[in-house]
Amino acid sequence: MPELPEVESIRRSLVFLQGRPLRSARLSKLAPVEKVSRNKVIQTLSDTTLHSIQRRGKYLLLATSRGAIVVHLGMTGRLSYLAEPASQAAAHTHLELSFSDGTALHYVDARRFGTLSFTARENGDDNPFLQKLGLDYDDPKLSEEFYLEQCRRHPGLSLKALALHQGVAAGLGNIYACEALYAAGLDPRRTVKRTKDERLVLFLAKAREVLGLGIAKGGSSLRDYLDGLGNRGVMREFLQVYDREGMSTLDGRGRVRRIVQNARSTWFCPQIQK
DNA sequence: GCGATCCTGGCC
DNA sequence: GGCCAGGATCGC
Repeated sequence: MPELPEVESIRRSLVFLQGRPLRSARLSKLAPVEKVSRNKVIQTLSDTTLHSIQRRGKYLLLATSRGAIVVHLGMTGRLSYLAEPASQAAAHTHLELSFSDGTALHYVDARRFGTLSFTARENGDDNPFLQKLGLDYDDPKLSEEFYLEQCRRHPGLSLKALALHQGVAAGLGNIYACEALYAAGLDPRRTVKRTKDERLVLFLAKAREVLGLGIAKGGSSLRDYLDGLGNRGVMREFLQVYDREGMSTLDGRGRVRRIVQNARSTWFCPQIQK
């Protein structure tokens, strides 16, 4: 579900929890814990303090003095703050963090496409998921030159597949990939090797723009997404092509078509995107 | 590089 | 009942 703007909006909605004392952590039977023991997850988050909440790509890191739990929200994952002590847990709650003051933070994921894993290190290079991530789109260290280098390692990919590749650069998902390709005027079916440097660099700039707007609008609430306090984002009202098959682009410059690439829908405007 | 696969739920 | 969904890993 959530892409960089949604995950960043969740992070921002929860920064007030930094420094709050943690009492205990509980996992559900079906909790999607990967590459680490359930005990490690619980120990990391019990009888300590939640030092920080950070984001890397679409991952959130819940850090304590013992390391960090790395949360991926998959398609339907949510982090939800409960201000009322002893609140009822929602269906599909897989991790319950209880703070000493009786408040709680729950990780909820119906489809369980998300993951909970662990890192002991600040940079996350001991975590198999974070290891594979490229630099964030919003990372100033992601220069045009470095981005081009990454692109050229995947000449056979379509631009849509390139956009979704988290190792090239991290943070785009289906919504913002479609939107950034539209903004850059690029046909999602075009391959990397048939795309000039200047057009790839334009895509990078547009991706940054679109993601920035997504953050400013609090993310796109389509079906499931809510931030950590249960608030919706309004980015949906600004999407030019996503989920607009048969309609005009939001700005009225052309008609939107839907195709399927790598088993995922792509919405684009053939008149604008070449 | 691509398709199948992991899951649940909502909508037609 | 079938199709679709803000994702990513895994095998060919």
